[in-house]
Amino acid sequence: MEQSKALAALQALANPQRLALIRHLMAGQGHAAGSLATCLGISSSALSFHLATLEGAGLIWSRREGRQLIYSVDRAVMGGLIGHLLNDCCLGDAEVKACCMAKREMVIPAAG
Amino acid sequence: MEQSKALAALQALANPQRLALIRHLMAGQGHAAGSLATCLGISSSALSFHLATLEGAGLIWSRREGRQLIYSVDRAVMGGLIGHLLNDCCLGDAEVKACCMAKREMVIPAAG
DNA sequence: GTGTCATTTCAACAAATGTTGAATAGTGGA
DNA sequence: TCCACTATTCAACATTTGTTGAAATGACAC
Repeated sequence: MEQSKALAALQALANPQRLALIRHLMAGQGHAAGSLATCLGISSSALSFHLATLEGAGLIWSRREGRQLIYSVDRAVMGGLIGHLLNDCCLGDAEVKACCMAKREMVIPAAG
Repeated sequence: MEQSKALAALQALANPQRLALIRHLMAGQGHAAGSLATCLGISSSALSFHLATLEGAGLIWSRREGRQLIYSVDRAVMGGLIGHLLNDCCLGDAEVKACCMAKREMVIPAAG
């Protein structure tokens, strides 16, 4: 991923509402704008602003279904951004990779 | 990584100067503030502002060596952020993972 | 102590970002 | 055509972010 695209994607993600939007959109295959506004509890115009920001950064896209606009995450772009952070910004650093792959669950070894 | 810490880290990274700083700092085991200002071509006070932002987000830390302050990346935090994006924001999505792990170099198979 | 180097802090300002509510546009049903 | 529904756009405003240059701090050498 290009440097300037990665920067735009980071700026788009660096906001609590937009991060919440991405998380909502990652679950499922698309959500109507209206349902997202309800989920996040923000005004429709604020939602529109945030969706436009994410769409401008290439992180999401939309299709019309009747009266509704259905938004979805572009998973390739999300992956590209994370890959850019890992490989270009962190130069593929082994310690960074190890920390990012680390399991969150503690595995308790069986006794005996 | 906590949601609020990840957000602070994203906000810190969402700036061209600071992204460049991280890239410089990932190479090597620490850089003096002065050398970073020279590399990026920004004023010392602007540099201080960006370093403080990155430090506040936990992405870097500093130690004093004589008159100089030596800054280093906290690789565990960088890894934690990337892990958060991958696992919490993208819910561990397989397609995102695949795109972020994808090799950038095209491997040309040997003929014959 | 005095001077110098490396860096941060501060106040002022400019620019970008985000919110609000009203107005507008596109879609479909009666 | 008229109305209701869904969503975006716009202007105004408040807030946050980033830059600048001057002043202050902290560490060292003399």
